[in-house]
Amino acid sequence: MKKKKRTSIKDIAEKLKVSVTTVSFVLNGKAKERRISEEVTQKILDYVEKINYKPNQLAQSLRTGNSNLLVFMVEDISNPFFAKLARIVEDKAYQKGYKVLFCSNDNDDKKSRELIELFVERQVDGFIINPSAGIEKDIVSLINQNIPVVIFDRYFPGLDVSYVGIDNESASISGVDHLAENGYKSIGFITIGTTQTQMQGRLEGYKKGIKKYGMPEKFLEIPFYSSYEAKGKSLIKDFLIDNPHIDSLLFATNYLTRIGLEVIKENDLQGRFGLLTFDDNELFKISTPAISAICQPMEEMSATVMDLLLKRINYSEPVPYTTSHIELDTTLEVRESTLFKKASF
Amino acid sequence: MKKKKRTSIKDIAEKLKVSVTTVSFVLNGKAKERRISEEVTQKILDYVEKINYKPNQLAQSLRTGNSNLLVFMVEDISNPFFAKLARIVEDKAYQKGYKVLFCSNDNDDKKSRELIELFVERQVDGFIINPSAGIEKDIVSLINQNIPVVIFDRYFPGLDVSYVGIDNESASISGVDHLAENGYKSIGFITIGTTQTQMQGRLEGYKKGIKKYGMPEKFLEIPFYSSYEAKGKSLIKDFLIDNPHIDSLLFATNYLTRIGLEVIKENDLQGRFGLLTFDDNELFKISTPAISAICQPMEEMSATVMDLLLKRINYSEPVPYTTSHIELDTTLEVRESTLFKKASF
DNA sequence: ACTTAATATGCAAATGTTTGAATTTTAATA
DNA sequence: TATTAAAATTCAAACATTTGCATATTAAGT
Repeated sequence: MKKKKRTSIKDIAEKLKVSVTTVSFVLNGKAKERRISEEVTQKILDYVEKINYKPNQLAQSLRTGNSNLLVFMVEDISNPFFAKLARIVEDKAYQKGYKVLFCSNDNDDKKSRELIELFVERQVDGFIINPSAGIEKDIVSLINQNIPVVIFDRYFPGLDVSYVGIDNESASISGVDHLAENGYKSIGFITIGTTQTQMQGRLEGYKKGIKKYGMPEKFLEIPFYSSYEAKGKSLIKDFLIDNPHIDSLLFATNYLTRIGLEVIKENDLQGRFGLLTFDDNELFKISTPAISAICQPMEEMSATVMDLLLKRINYSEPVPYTTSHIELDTTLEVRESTLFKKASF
Repeated sequence: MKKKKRTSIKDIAEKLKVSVTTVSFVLNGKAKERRISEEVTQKILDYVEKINYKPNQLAQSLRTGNSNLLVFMVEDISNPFFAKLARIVEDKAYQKGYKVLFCSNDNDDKKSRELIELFVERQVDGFIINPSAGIEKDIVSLINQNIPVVIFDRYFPGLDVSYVGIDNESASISGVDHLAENGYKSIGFITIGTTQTQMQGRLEGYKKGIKKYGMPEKFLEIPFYSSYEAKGKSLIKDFLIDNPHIDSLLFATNYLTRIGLEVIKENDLQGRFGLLTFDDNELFKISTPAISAICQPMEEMSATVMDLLLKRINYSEPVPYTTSHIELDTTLEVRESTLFKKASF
């Protein structure tokens, strides 16, 4: 079924008996510069207004090489952390005249690669990527093609590319500090088995924190992030059984917190553990007990990401990638789940 | 900063000393049909493979009129309900070779209109829209331009356009039934003040359900969905104070449930109400008490939406819009929050 | 009246494809 | 050795823009 033919700049030119060029100049605000007479300019503007003409962006992009499209690629757009970021990025981009294509890469290299390739073909103006572990080469390839890219949440050590994240190690340490200060004596850490920097940083921080207090180092690395929720739950359960002395848990990400809480609920362990999680969720505030969280600065993070990306898009000279490895501060949202121990002392 | 020039079909043609046309035919699998010799075909295929050439989608779209892009427009992409749907739609579209542009309209007519216009200019192949109240005309305009569109969650009475949603009235009624069956005697309903069909349906259902049991009709309509969270909370608080006999609450959407739970928690009212919510959230399962929910069939809903849209995109004859007003069944996820009354009897 | 310069506008190429129609090449037939 | 048909390939227009360069018009100065 055919779509109706849309009016083009050519139609306008014919109708007004001027050239396509003239119309184009007027439309692009170059009337003065290109000395189009006030009279003709007004005529064109009026007509365009009247028929509500909008230029075809595809043709524009083809000609100019810019699409005003940005890509925001994350692990899973339905993860509240990413959904929230997506929303903020969307708004910021919109203000600058950009639209955003969201996509989920499932933390899968192949899918990431396909998506990147596909969007490159579409001549998007820039990428914001939450990269899966094995796409370092693809990021490099983007850089070599001079396509602006910013990565966030995790980075590739030794690769000079704009990056925005948090200081995961310090964040973990401050989490351990907080638990220790509230009377917890044995802190378990539940994370995901991956070499990715953000998780390694959190684990390192945990280890350092623990050492400071001379506590036993007890952590669980769950092999796969995705899908195997049931597997994750049984691992957590075993971990808790095997380590009965543990009195508090630090979760490395909100997904783990969710399944951890399920385990606790299903096994009637409520109240037995101090609970602290990375990444906030609006519902943590109203859980019982309300869950304390190490919060990433969502607003600031998206602002910084957009800022770096737009710099890279707009500057005519290459911005050295080396200069932009940015780590933002986290905040600790203290709620009930880490306070009851002290309260009961 | 200039992007590197990408290789085009013309470069290939020159390199292999054949015409652009020939290359195009081979690339589009029309070699046989257009009688390109096996030899030439192979030569082209090999070379294309070797240099990893990918056609410029913009140019393709410009020529063919299709972009393989779909738009998924919702109120707020960071709302878990929409984020989840987005994810499923994304996957389904991806399987069919489409990419999805997500965007949030904030339930604002002006923003909706701007977005629609903008994407029309980009020649997207279809729209999936969660429409704000005042964009009926814009939907009609899409239909008139023969641009495929499917709306969901809410519809415009009297407007023949593909729609997928749930039977909101029945869903509310079954919610009331469930509460009544579990011993609750006075059910309050908290909703949003809007004329939109989904909310009206839920309210209607509540009223009918209540009447069936001869219970008092007590509902609260919160004026604005967006932003005014503080206002919403104080309204809910007042509502609870003014109606001390209420022993259970039915929330019309997950956003309201969230702020309702905040009110309950902040005012130490835990355990006083049976709680039932429209729209599930993974964390409701692990709340204390776990929150019962009226669940929309997310998978089925996105499947149906995609199905209707693709039909409309692919059929060469216009599909009558009249035939496709689809209402799916909800399910009741019974959890602790609606059971304790009975248990305590 | 004749050059000069400023002013106003348009030509045509370029972006990278697709595709109906035309052309060239090859092979078969008379 | 023409003639014809089939096979293989290419031409050129079309999609809707942008933009360097060229041209046409007018006014001013001598």
